[in-house]
Amino acid sequence: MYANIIIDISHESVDRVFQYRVPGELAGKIRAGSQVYIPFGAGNKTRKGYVVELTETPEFDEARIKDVAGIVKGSVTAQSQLIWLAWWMKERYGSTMNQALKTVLPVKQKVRQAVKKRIRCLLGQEELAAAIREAEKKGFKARLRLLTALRDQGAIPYEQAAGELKLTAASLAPLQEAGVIAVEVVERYRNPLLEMRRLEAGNDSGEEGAGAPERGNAAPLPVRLNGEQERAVEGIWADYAGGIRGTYLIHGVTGSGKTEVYMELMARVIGQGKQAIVLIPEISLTWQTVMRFYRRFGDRVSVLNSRMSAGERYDQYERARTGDIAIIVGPRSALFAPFERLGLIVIDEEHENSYRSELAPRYDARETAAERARMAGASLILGSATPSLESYARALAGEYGLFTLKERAKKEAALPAVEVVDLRMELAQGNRSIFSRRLKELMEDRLQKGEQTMLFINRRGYANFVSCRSCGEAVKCPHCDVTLTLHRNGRMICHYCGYSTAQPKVCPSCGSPYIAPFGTGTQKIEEMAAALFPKARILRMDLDTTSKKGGHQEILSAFARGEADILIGTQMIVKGHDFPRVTLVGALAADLSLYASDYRCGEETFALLTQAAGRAGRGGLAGNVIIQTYQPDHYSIRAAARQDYQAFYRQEMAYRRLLGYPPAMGLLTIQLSCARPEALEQAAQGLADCIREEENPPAFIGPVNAPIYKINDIYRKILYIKHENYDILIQIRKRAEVFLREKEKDRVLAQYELR
DNA sequence: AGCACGCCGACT
DNA sequence: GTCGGCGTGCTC
Repeated sequence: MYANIIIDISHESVDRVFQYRVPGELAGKIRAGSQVYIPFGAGNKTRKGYVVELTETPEFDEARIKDVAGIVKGSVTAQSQLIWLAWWMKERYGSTMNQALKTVLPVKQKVRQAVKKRIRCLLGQEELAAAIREAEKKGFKARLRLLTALRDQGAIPYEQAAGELKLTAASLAPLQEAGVIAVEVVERYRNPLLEMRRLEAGNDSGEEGAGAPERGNAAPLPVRLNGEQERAVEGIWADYAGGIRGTYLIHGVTGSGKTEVYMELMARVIGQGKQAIVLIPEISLTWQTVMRFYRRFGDRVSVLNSRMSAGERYDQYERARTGDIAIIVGPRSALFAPFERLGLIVIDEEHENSYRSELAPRYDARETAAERARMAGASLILGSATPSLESYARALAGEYGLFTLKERAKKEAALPAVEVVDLRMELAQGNRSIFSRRLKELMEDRLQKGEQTMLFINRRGYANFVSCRSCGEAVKCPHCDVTLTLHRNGRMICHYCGYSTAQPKVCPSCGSPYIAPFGTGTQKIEEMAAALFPKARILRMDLDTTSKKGGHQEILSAFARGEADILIGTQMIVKGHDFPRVTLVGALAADLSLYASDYRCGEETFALLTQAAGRAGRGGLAGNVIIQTYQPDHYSIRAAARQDYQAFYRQEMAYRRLLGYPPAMGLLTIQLSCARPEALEQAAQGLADCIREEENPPAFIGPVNAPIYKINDIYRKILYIKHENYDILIQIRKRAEVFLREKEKDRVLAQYELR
C-alpha cells in the first residue's frame, strides 16, 4: 500500500504529491486526510504531511520510496477534513484528485509575486526606478542589495522576515514624508463588505441608515420571530443542544423570513464558540443581502464573491482558519472555508442550479455540505420557497427535519393575486401583441399610480433569430448546433462560442432573399413596450446590458431607486431582490421553459414562476401577477398560479416515478466529447458495449447526441444510465473511467454527472 | 521551505 | 591551486 502525500501546503514548490510506503503496522489506520510524519529530503528531516489518497500502485521508482514514519495523533484539523472531503468528492463525482484538491484548498499566493508587487510600489521617482530596473535584471538578490544599501543610507526602513522582503505601511510612511518615493499602500485585509459596497455604489438607498460597516458597530437587532419561525428555531435548536446534528429543510414562501431563522440559529451556534457557513446563490449575493448578516453579527462576518481576486479570497480563508471570523457568507465555494470549529451550514435557495458545479469535480454543494457537516459535527439547514424534489422527498422520508413557513413575515405584505392568461384565446380574439389585454390594462394602471412593473421572459430557446421564409432554415452558427441571435446593432452572435457575423441579406442555405428576424427577445420586448407606453421609463437587463462588471447590480439599483417604471429581463431579475414598489409582475411566456428537453423543466418552470410571483407586493401595496402561457392547463403553471407547492410536488413526483427519473431513481449521465465525430461514435459505442457486459447490466439510454450536438466544433454524445442503487452507479462510473482512459489518446473526453 | 550541487571571485 | 558565497534545482 502506498500513500500520496502533500507536504505542508505552505510553499508552492512543494505543493504537490509525494509517494510513501505505508508500513504494515500503520495499514488500516491511515486514510485520506490523515496527518502523518514523513522523512523528507536528503537529510530525511521529519515533516508533517497530509495523506491525499491511498493506492496500490507505485508511480515512482520503488527503490526510492520511503516509509511513512507515523500518524499525527489527535488532530482532525480543518485542513485534513477538507482533504478527506476532496477524496470523497473525487469518488462521488468522478474527477482527478488534483482537480478535487484544487476546489477544496484555497490557492496559496506565490511569495515571489508578492515581493515583485511591493518593489513595484517604489517605482515613481526616476533615478530610483532606473536603479531598481537595473537591479531587477540581475535578480532577486540584487534587488535586495539595492534595498539594503538604501536602508543603510536611512532611505528605506524595512523588515526582512522569512526570506521575504516586507515593506509595511508603517515602514513606508517616513519615505513618503521625505518625498522620496511614490508609494501605494496595500492593506493586509481589505474589508470585503466595503469592497462590495464600492462596487454596488448607491444600491442601498432603500435601506435606512445603512452606512459603511464601521468596525464593531453592529447593534444586534432584537428580532421578533413569529410562531412559525420560532417553531423552526426551537425544533432545530433542541436537536443541536441535545447533541444531534441533523439536516433540516425549511420550506418558506417568499418573504416568510427564512433568513431570520438562519440568523437566530447562527447566533446560538456561534454563542457556543462554533462557526457557521452560509451559502447563497451568487446572483442574490448583493450588498443588501450581506448587510443583513453584518447588522446582526458585525465583524464576525466575512463575504466571498466571484469578483474578489484569488488573493483577496485567500485572505478571507485565512481569517476563517485563524478564527478571526465566525461566519462566512458566499457562493458554492464558501463551503470550503477552513473553519476549525464548524457548527452550522446554511444553504439558502437550495433548489438553485448554481449549487451544482459545472467543472470537474461536478459536485453538488448540498450533498457535499452534508458530508462536511457530518465530518465536522455540524448541522445543515436547507431553505427554499420551492425546494428541490430531492430535498423534499428526503424530508418526507424523514431523512431531513421539515419546517414550513406559510405566512409572510411582514404582516402588511399580502400574497399577490395571480392570474393565468391563455395566449391561445388572445390570439383567437385577434390580439397578436406579446402583451395580453389584461397585462396591458394593469400596466397602464401601474404607470398611472406611479408603481413599478417587472416583465419577465424566460430566455431559454427564445432568442431573436433570423430564418428564411422560403426554405424555413434558420441562420446557424458554423461552430455550434444553435441558431445565431440577432442583436440590435445588426450583428448575429452565437451565445455558446461567441462567433459573430453580419446579418446576411440572402438565406445562406437556399439563397432566397426572403429572410427576416423571427421570435422575441428582451430587446424586442423593450421596443414593443416603448411603443405601447411611450412615456414609461424602461430598463432592460440581459446578457448585453450586463456584460460589464457589476452591470446588473447597477441596473437593479437604479430600478430599486425608482428610476424606471418597467424592468424587463430574464431569470436574473426574479432572484431574491426586494423591490418594495413593484406591484405588478408579468411572466410573458411562462411555458417556454417547459419546452426544454430535460426532465427537470417542469420543476424549473414552477420555481421560476413562483419566484417571479413572489416579487409582487413585497411592500405594503397589493400585488398582481399575470402569467401568460399557451399551456394554461400544465400542472407546473397551475400549481405556480395557486402558489401550491404540495400539489406541484405530488404531480411532479408521480411523473418522475413513472419515468424512472431522479429522485425516484439514480441517474448517471456520461457525456463524451471529441472534435472528431467518428472517434466519438466509436468511443460511445465501445462504452455502451462495456456497460452491456456488466454482470447485471443496468437500464441505459444511448448513446445519443447531446441536445446541442456541436459546440465550438466539439461534438458531444450522452449515455443515460438508471439504477435505484447509487453505489452501483458509482461502480459503473469507475468502470467507465477505466475504459475511457484509453480513449484519451483519441482526444475523447468524458464528463460524469450523478443524481 | 531546506538542503545539495555547482559555478565564479578572494585567499591561505 | 582551494575555500566559500550564492544561485539553481530537487525533495517520493
